[in-house]
Amino acid sequence: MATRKLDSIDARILSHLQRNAKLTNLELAELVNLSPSPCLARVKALERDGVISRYTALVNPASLGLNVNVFIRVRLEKQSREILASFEHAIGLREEVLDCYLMSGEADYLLRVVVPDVASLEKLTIDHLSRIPGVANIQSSFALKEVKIHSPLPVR
Amino acid sequence: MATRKLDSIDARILSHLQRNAKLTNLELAELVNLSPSPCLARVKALERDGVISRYTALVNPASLGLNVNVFIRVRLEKQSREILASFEHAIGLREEVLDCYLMSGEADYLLRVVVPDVASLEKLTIDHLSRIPGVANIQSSFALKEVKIHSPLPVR
DNA sequence: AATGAAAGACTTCCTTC
DNA sequence: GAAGGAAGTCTTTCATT
Repeated sequence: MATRKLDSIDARILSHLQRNAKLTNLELAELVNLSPSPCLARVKALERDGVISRYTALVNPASLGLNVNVFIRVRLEKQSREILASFEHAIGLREEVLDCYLMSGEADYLLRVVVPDVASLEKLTIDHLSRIPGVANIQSSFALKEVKIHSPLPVR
Repeated sequence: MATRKLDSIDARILSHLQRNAKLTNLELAELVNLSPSPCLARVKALERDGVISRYTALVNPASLGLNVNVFIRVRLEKQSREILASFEHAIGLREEVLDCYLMSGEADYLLRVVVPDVASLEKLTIDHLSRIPGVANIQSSFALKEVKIHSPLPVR
């Protein structure tokens, strides 16, 4: 990923679009003190260069009945390439797993999972996660409250 | 948060808009087999009812030089209302903290932090986090790899 | 690189079914 | 609720500076 040079106008564009991707190009141009066409050209360049990876609608999980937000730490028996690859593949298939990171330290994975209720979590853990080859240990922690969420990346 | 009744068309709308919020209303209408006006009316209703909370541009942290992604667990000495409130307020002021959850168990907080380098993480931990009143313990774990990230909520 | 103007496309509202 | 049509606005491109 080439680190593109971003000037202060690009930074302001990114800051605004993270907060509100529905800004029209006219509004955005005004916010960053540019006329519409150079503003659009910059946005397109940021998209083309992968600085902006995509645009998404943030959906409230509770409105879908997804009331349980859990972080799950998974430890593997060993970290062979095959075990890691098969674990990551299995995780890719599970829609409840919204985020998954390979972590330093005990070479764990950290998952963030959203499910309707605790029963669904149990089912996920017992029927699916624990059956993935090489999984040694699974620990769940519940998020009780979202203090801060989807905060925009600091763009300076 | 009133759990609005979502039919299968709403579900399809949400599914598409999570994947690509830049779909035009015309494209979206076609995808969900509706004509543009009822499609727009549904999207507006989903926004009004808070099912869609906002639209955001996802920005690649590496392109901003933000190469270190860390999860930080914070344990407090005690969980008095004042301590919790002041901690949450302090976290709200720190732009490097993208997400923060109050967790079950040892009544910890779990933070996700993005910074340019390890030095910045040390500075954040020592100069800021550890100085917040009531903070007893801070543990950092580095994300080595993003296996899955910003996956859309499963909408059924 | 930025500006300004023009063509085409999209959004949005209103009426009808 | 959904469809169709009309008006206004925005996007996008291009010639100009």
